[in-house]
Amino acid sequence: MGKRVTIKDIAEECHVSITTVSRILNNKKGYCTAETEQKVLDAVKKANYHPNPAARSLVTKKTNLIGVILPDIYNYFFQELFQGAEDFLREKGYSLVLCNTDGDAKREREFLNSLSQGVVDGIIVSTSNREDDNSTILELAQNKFPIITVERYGEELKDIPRILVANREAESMAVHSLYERGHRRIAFICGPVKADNAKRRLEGYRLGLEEVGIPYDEALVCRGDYKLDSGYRATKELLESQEFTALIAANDLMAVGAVRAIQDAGKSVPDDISVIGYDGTLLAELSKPVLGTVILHGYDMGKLSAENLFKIIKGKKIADKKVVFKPELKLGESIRTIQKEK
Amino acid sequence: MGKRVTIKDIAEECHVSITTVSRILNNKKGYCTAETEQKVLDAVKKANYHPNPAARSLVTKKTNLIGVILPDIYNYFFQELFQGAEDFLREKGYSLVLCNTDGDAKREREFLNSLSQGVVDGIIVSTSNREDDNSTILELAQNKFPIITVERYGEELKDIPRILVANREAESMAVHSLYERGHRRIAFICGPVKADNAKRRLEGYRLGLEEVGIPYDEALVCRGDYKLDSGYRATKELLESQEFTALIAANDLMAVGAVRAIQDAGKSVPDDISVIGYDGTLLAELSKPVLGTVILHGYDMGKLSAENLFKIIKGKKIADKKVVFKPELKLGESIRTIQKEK
DNA sequence: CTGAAAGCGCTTACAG
DNA sequence: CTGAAAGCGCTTACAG
Repeated sequence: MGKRVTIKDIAEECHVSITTVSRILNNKKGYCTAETEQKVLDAVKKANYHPNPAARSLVTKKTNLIGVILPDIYNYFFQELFQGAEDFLREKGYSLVLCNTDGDAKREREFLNSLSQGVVDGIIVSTSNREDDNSTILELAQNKFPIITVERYGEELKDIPRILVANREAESMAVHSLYERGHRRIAFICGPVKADNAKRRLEGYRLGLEEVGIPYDEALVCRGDYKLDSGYRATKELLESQEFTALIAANDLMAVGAVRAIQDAGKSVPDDISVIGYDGTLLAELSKPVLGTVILHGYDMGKLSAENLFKIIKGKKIADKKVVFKPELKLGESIRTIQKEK
Repeated sequence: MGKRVTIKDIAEECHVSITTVSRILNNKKGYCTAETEQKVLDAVKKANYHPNPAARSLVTKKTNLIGVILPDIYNYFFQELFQGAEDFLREKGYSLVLCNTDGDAKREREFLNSLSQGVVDGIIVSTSNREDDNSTILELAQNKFPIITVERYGEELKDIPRILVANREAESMAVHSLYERGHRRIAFICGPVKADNAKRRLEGYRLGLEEVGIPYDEALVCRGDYKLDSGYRATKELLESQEFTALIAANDLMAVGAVRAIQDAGKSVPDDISVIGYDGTLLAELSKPVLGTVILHGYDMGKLSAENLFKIIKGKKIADKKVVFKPELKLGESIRTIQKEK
């Protein structure tokens, strides 16, 4: 870059002190005449002057940067989350530092540590779907560093502002919905053991069964890993050994795999087997048949996490330390009514 | 946050000057005994001391932040681009500031202006698929601000480091491939008028036809907007008025729309009509039939743009100001051989 | 309404 | 091998 214009240059140009320029730039009202103000503003514009963020930051202890730590940028939910946060925070003058952990707890810890040491003013950190380690988050929060977690579990986080998804309710709702359409044999493909939300979705499935009075049958449950292939394989296995008219997968990707397996076995979705996914991704919408799924409202979650983080930074109280988003069941073309319940 | 530990605290703790601490932290060798070094390093670790980035930045004029300006975070190509850049730059100690323009030229200009004023050390800016305005980029580059463009066109950018995709070659390759499989009536769905790469892909289609000796027939070309629906509608129109055995869509999303339209018209892909997309997205891979597509190597492009940007920042020469990536045609299940060419 | 001066927490010539 | 001091470009009490 060429020689930078500094506040001193502007001050000299306008024959005022740098104090005055600084005040005008920071919208401190009532300190000077409108003339002076206009003169300075003109000079600033003419010189295309922008205050040096580092210098400003050194004094104010604010960077106007927010860190967003995610495990997977290829995942639609996290893209929505990011976008919701960005849309809110950009308005407030923040830029976002996006950090991709790839589900690696060590890398997550590094990001948390480095970002919190003066790089950003606050952090939004989401779940990893693998092994989470909440100790660093806890430490930061105890040091009053503004941080908010999204879809992250653990008793130790109870005092930390967080935003969650009602995973149990959602899957229970899916079971209810299938039950009402006459389904009694409902299979379930769950996510990886290590993922907290996978556990919760499975619990929701069991809860739903219990509520409608269907006994839980372990043989109808298969383990997956949130990837397409695992959904395919699990469904294939299920088809070989079990009878069922509906299947719930703990995410959309596995649901697509399930649909494939069903079709490859010469059966139809939804004529022979109804399928419901989870996440409400574009994938579900673009599937053929359009996949029934659970919509998570990632965008709104991102927006709210940004709003709450912003409040924390500004020293305001947030309404609820813990906000649980209720997902929405979206019926697609992949669900068939066998028989209306009377 | 609690009271921050500063370099002064460490210096006092170790009974050395802050100069010495600074030098050790910055790996300036040969300035002190191994003992002193160890003593300081221990204190740093014990206090969990991290130098204040703003203070450091104020002196060094470096922020260790890189801006990445993209039009659409939901687009797989840009996700790959980002990831490639992040993987390289994280290694070098940088964090990435991700800015989403949503294709808005005004917002892009704002990001370019604000980021370049001391927020980041360099910028990777990609195409918008809508209206691009290269003037700000040009200005920054002229002021020696490290910037690199990806898949962005315009004669005025000729002296600016950039990374491109051989769009023409790719589509011409697609035509060749279909031709070799016996196809003679090949339809094309192009992208939006304003997108430079859409124009190039169309040119590639025409070029390919010319090369294999098929006359260009305007009636076989329909305008889309890179969205699924436009692919669906365009294909529906084509099916109603034209005879063709193959169709190329300028991106995967429109290709999926095309497949839908073909199937909804009671025809089969690839038995009746072969389809080739563009972008090599997961969508193509997850489609049924698996979509033949053009793989863009977004990850490698992101990595190289990061590498080159890094070199520019370090004042090194980059090998080529302009690098053109050759896409790869990936045959899926959506392409049928009508008749082998002799 | 305005400004001189201190200070934010570092790095880096410069001197020894 | 080590340190005192200047200076990076701002903001903000403090004084007028």
